[in-house]
Amino acid sequence: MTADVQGAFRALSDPTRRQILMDLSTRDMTIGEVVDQFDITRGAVKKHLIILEEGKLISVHSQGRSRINKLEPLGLKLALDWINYFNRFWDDRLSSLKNAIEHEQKKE
Amino acid sequence: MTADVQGAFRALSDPTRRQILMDLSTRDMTIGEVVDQFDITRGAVKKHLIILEEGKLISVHSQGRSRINKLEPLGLKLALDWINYFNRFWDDRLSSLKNAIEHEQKKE
DNA sequence: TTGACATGATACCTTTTAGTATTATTTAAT
DNA sequence: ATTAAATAATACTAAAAGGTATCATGTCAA
Repeated sequence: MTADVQGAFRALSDPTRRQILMDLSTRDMTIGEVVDQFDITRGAVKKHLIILEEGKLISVHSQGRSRINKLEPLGLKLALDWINYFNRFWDDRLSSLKNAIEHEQKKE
Repeated sequence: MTADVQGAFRALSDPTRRQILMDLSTRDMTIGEVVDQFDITRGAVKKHLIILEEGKLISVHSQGRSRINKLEPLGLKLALDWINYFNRFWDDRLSSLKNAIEHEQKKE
């Protein structure tokens, strides 16, 4: 359970991969459609998608001759759980992470 | 604002750095004290601390001849904000990230 | 002011990573 | 059956990352 957190954080550490997740948040996409969003080769995108899949951030489903990449919540949940661990320490202090987040959300 | 998110995720991608954050959550520590928790050299630890500082995950304060490393919430907040962006897309679906987190918290 | 303690900085090595280029495989359509 | 479309897989390169070893700097105490 806590072992996979490395895969999630590793996948999240690259800006191209984070952008791919953003793109997939609007709609599911084939590899070709993801490639169109970037100036890198299909091979590079494919590697990113593999790392995202290993991090449980996306799932891939074959559909005819194309493969559909779809956002998955599990990887983000693992990362979120890890970060939220720190709330228990900050709840006692002035600079609470939870408070900071709530304050930020009010600004939207 | 959203530019620093890379520094935060980059810092979080290494397991040694995540463990350093865990250690610092219990108490502030000098570099020497952090080094004692690992089997790597002082130089390697120092590099990790620099990356953590660049990611706004810790702050460092001189105190005599030692330097105190202290957990900072800003970097984690940036990462958390980035992840929470996806809630707006999952709120409409069956597998809500927020619901998954709440369910996980009940299990504790 | 000399020595010990704590840290900073730099050069170097090895592995991993992000990327390209190229070749192979699978599938839809004519 | 053949061809084109979509993707998979492999070999290769350059840069970044994690680590060590070594030397330099600053500070407290005798």
